[in-house]
Amino acid sequence: MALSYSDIINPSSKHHTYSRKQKSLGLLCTNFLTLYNRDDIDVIGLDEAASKLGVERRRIYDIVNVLESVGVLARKAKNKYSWKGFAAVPKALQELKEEGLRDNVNAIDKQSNNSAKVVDDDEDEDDDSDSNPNTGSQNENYGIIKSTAASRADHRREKSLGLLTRNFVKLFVCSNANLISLDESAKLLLGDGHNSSIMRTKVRRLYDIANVLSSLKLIEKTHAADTRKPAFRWLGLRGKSENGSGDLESRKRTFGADVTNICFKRSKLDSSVDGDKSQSLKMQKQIKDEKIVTVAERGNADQDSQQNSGSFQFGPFAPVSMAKVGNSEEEVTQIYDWEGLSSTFRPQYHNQALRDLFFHYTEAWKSWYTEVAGKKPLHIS
DNA sequence: GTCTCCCGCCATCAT
DNA sequence: ATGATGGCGGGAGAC
Repeated sequence: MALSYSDIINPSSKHHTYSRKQKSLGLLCTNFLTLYNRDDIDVIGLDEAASKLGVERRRIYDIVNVLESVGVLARKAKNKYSWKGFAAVPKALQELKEEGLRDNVNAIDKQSNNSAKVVDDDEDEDDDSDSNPNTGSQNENYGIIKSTAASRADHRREKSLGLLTRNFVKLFVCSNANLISLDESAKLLLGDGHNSSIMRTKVRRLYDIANVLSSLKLIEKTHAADTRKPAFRWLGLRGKSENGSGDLESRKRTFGADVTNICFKRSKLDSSVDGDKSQSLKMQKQIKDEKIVTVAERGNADQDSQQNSGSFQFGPFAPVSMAKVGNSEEEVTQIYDWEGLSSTFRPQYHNQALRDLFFHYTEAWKSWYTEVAGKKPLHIS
């Protein structure tokens, strides 16, 4: 049910009715990136972005928080973000990885020094009288940020989309997990002692995050091979176009691929955007015309940090200043590097459940690797 | 039906 | 006080 290009060019022909695809966060993010992924961009004003993209501010906050978490943007002042671009992503991912692994080690140390009170900082967050009792068990010790909840501000921050994004990304970069189901990521990020309402809310947030990260080609949305459960596959710096055509998700609701955000509201009249439609259509055409070229570097921490190497690409929005490089052979070569990395960076879970889960992920990865790369699985465990 | 996730209310923070 | 930020969950479109 993907819209054709002619639909985009002439949206009025078919879209008199509301279509939520046209309003998706992923698409909005795509447009945002199209608008700002340029060398001459330095500072981005949120109001300006909102009006140019024809959306309300609130949506810009959603995007900006996720983009900031992966280094594409940095908050500069009220209403202002500086554009760091995709070149900053490898460093941001590397930092997340280091942070995650460091926290992992700290958690283990802490536990070994405190044998009588195992991971009792799980309760830290619960001592706020109005806190949510279900967030307390989250994060365990595999490197996900866990603040001390010293203040209400911290408490609020703990729930932020930005932090959730960082933690979500850490799930991938701190392990070699390549495919994580929605269920599992929700449980990992929120803890298992949840009630369904809290879980539902957080899953909504995961969708939000996933849509933006998909737009960045850092992940792709897919399904677990066995269960068909929704799942996220980490593309990371690899994020190459599969089959070279970029249509890997065409059969499903896609993220940031085909239409403009600027159109119909679900339940209220859209008052602001007529003047922006042509601009948005131009952006769409530009998106279509871009080549999607990315290079595999997944799992290679050293290469991750080499942001100036010029050897990576991000989805359809390669930094203007960067040469496009990449071929499948290079990808295969780099994929082999996983093996060494798996031993170097494998998280040391002291929690049996997490160990089991990690084992599950590595198995899933092996399975995927075997299928996609046509190779024998690496002996990761 | 369930799955997705847009939307905007409104609490909280910053100025 | 006012504007900026963003958590949150209702509810509707997509499947």
